[in-house]
Amino acid sequence: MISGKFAITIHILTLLHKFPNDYLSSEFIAGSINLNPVLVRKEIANLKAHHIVESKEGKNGGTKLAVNAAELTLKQIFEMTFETIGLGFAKNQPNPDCPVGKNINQHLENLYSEMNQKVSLQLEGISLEDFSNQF
Amino acid sequence: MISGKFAITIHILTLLHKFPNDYLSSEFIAGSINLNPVLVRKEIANLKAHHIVESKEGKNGGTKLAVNAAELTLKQIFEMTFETIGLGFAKNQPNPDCPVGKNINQHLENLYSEMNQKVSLQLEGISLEDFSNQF
DNA sequence: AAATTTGTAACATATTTTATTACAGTATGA
DNA sequence: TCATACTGTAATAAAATATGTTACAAATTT
Repeated sequence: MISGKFAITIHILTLLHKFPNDYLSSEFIAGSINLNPVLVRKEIANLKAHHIVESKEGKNGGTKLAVNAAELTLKQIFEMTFETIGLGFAKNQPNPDCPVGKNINQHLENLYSEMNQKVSLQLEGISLEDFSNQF
Repeated sequence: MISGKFAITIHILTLLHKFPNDYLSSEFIAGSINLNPVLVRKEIANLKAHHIVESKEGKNGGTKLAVNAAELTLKQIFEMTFETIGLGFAKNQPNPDCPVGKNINQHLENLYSEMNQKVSLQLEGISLEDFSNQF
């Protein structure tokens, strides 16, 4: 659910990092992303579950970063958004009576797993602070 | 169109490599992938446009590999299936009046571009023959 | 000529993603 | 204490994308 999850999440976190002293409302954040506030709150719910942010309900409520941006890596964000690098699988179960069909998904998984390792290594080297400081 | 494009294409090519002397019908290939033959023909059309395979119409027609499997890399297949590694973008144009919204897509593109380089390097080192010989 | 296959278009269905509406619960502050 | 402005979440709707089906002309073989 939500395919631009990573992009949206990093956008949210960048905003929170830019306003470290404020509780930002989902409406404000949604205005920057140009996205429905409910979807912003859903992504924030995910961040909260990972203790990356904290929110305050009620008037003047909102959300605030709860971790050190220098210590939060893009890899962690990547993993929190349930993303996996890969080039996809065919939708249907391939034919188990065909030697190729029987094994293709396993071989693709192996390939994609290597890709993930490479990408993870890269993302591990970039912190939210690094990313945010580009702006 | 077709999201398992890469997986389907490499499945097709692996089959063609396994039967180098036959023209395989879209129906036969579809039976291994468990996919509609029309969709197989669509992917084959893409491969034909890149001169990777040749087909023969009419009775006993079908498709056959037209290149050396040792010289066709997964990177080429990746590119032919129009895939790009990345973690996606938010669907809507972000707010251009917000310093973060204004620039986030550019920064994401830069990040994804690096990811592509890393992944391409990996895929460049694997030929269709390598992949197929695992089976 | 009959049979079989590609190529392609048009349309239908399914799945996934995004958007909207609604409203209960919570904190703020006038 | 009451109006206001938020979060949290569910339910539903709409839009976008992916996959599947049907149909049939054109090509080739036997």
